[in-house]
Amino acid sequence: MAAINNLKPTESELEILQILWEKGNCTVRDVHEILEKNKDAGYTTTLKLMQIMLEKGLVARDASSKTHIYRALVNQEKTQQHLVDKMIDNVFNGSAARMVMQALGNHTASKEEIDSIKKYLDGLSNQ
Amino acid sequence: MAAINNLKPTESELEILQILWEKGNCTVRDVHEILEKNKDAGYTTTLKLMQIMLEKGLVARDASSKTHIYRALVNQEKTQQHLVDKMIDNVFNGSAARMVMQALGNHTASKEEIDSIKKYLDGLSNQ
DNA sequence: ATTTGATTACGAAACAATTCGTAGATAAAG
DNA sequence: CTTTATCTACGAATTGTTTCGTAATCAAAT
Repeated sequence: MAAINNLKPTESELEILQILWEKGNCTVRDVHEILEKNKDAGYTTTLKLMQIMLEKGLVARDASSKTHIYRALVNQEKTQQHLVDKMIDNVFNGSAARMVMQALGNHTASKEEIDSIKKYLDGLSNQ
Repeated sequence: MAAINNLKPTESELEILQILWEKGNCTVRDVHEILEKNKDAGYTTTLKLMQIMLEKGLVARDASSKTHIYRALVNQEKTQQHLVDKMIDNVFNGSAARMVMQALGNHTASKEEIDSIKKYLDGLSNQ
């Protein structure tokens, strides 16, 4: 499976990756119980998704005991970067600034967040 | 077609919407010639996509002459906002700040862009 | 009038993503 | 040992997206 594809997980795959990125090692049941909070799907659906992700190389698993243990194989930051770049291109005509302003405009960001972004930008422009 | 769905166009639909947002009124051929620069697909593919977008209510058209003239029906900013919010949620665990930093980190933004964002942030925090 | 070229309409194939039912394996409990 | 619960494997149905071929329509050019 080509490495480039691994940076573009589907929506369902992303939900699972988020969990794996945060938790580290998980069984299918671990993942499924977290997923269930926000959506309803059967256990075997989650299982199947994770099996497909294994085929795609998005995750790896330890199958030495009966209950397999999964972990993310793709890098969180790289994946995020790729998706954000794609959105800038695809939705904002290549303008990162426009996306940022759109993101920060609508009460999505708290004062604290905005302050930390300012600090971050100061660091950037001093380079 | 429910209004909520109109905010989540597919990737191909977004490519077309971008063109319509920028150009205003377009024929299928107008759109197709611009699309062709970046991807190759047949003319009838573009036509079909735009017909489907019509059904979904993403675009409207003037069919009074033989060559129909299309325009976007969905609002650019609302659509962008929806997609960006979704990405913040889906990819960055709800943190707008994390997404912004990721977006601005990797040479995606020029100095000018960063400056204009700073000004924008100053405006925000003075409210 | 006829031909030529561009257009729309439409069906269907190809592909991908999601969902779930069922069967078989394994381990734990009785 | 048998039952019960949990797990994996797998096939298949469903749904959505993208692609394109073909036919019908229309207008302009010859």
